[in-house]
Amino acid sequence: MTEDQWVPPVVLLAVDLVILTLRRSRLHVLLVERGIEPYKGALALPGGFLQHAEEEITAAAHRELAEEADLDVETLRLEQLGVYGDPGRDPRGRVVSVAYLAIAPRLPEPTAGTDAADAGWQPVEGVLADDLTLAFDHRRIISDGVERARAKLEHSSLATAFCGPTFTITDLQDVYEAVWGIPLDPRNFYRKVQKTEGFIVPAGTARKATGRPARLFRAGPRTVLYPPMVRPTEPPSPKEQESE
Amino acid sequence: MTEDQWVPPVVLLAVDLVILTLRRSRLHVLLVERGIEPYKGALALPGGFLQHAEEEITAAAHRELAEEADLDVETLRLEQLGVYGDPGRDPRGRVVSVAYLAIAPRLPEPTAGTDAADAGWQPVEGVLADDLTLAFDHRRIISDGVERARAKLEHSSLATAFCGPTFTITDLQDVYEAVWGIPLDPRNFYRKVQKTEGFIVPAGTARKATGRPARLFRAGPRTVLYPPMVRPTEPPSPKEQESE
DNA sequence: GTAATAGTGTCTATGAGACAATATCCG
DNA sequence: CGGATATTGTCTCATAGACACTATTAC
Repeated sequence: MTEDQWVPPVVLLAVDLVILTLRRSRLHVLLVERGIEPYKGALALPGGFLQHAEEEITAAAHRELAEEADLDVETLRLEQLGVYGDPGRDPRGRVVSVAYLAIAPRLPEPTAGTDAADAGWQPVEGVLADDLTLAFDHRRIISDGVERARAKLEHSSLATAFCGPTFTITDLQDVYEAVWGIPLDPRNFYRKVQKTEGFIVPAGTARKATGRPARLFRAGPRTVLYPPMVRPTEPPSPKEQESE
Repeated sequence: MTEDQWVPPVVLLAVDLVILTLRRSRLHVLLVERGIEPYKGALALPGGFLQHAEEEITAAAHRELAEEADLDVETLRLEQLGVYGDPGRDPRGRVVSVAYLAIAPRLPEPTAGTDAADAGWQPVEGVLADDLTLAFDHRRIISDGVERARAKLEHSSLATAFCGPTFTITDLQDVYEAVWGIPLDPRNFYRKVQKTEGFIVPAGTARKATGRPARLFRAGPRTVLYPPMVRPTEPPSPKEQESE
């Protein structure tokens, strides 16, 4: 209560983006190589400082999204993940970062598998498992982002954001299987998604080189899923879990 | 990319606490009256600026919790709600606030209903509905906090945090009914919570002035609930909902 | 036809939701 | 015993999960 003369400390505010997509049925995250110290040369999430004192945090996130990812920014949903502001996470000083989660649609696969814009997409599994050096606390942020995406698939229509404007039910199932990391029964999956009113709506028919053509769908008006898509194999063992 | 000479702007970092509890089967939030400008005299969430440049954000939240609420801080869980940093939310300058959610156990009801420490507990329903002046964007923060609590009741054992160290099943049902704002069937509720392994464990028997004594329980080791406590009456109408 | 993928039908076990009766305390 | 609260039991309907077959295209 003796704060008459006291002045609060100031911090630098940054945004970081966890942009997830699906490639070859694997979950990938967009990473960039840092050009400046600290962590020069290491992989990092796209992001940066607030540009000026009046910039909205969400606006900064959208700006970074447009700058760093050459994607149709309009179609991307952006969701706040949380704040990461431990002192010492950035050697330059007290930097507090607001992390956002974005989902990018499935990109048309380049034939060879490697072009310029391609370099940034890294498989999540490898990024999290390897002793690969990531800048700052970005490994944890990615981990939190993936977990958030997993949870959101259950209760929201987020999965459709992984797909393009139209998609088949098999495409959608691919998303769930990739993000959750488990196989699903196609027959039960068909039943489930079709019964969930407003989740997906028909949008013509797809043609493929082989096999029976699949029906195409678009994302429906419903964004909150009820009943939810339940993720199986939740561990039945009473386990401890702390929240912060 | 021309950021060689450029320096990023700085912001003031604050924490705000949404502390919820149950009083007379109603959800209440802890509010304080602001003693200084801006919004002097208005109700506001407890909170304040980071104390020094090295203080962890979580530590600041815990510190404010201990300062503003005379509760057993050890037993309270704290969870990050999100960041609120719109320019203009604080006339003093660019203030970015990290909001936390805490759940306080049911307090022993003072006989008269009004004592000194009592002044801060305000019924959530009234706070959100009335044209009562709240400082800053705190109405939205409270709203987000309540919604988070509602959601967490389904998948976590958060409800036990509203109760004391021991509680009856009816007590627990009271929590769900108050937070969700809907009545639940006692028989189905009994079945459900007892079947969820590790949610609650027996802890003796309660004595009351009247009626059959109830069995007492403590919170079990399980913090993530599977299967979840499903909240009924989810609107079956395909409604639009935007996430940010 | 054959290959390949898309889509549908059925059975069962489990759990949610609606509903009524019994148990255990105090006085 | 009466009042008051706690607790248990049953029935039904919906659905998750397991499983096998039919449908439609290209060649």
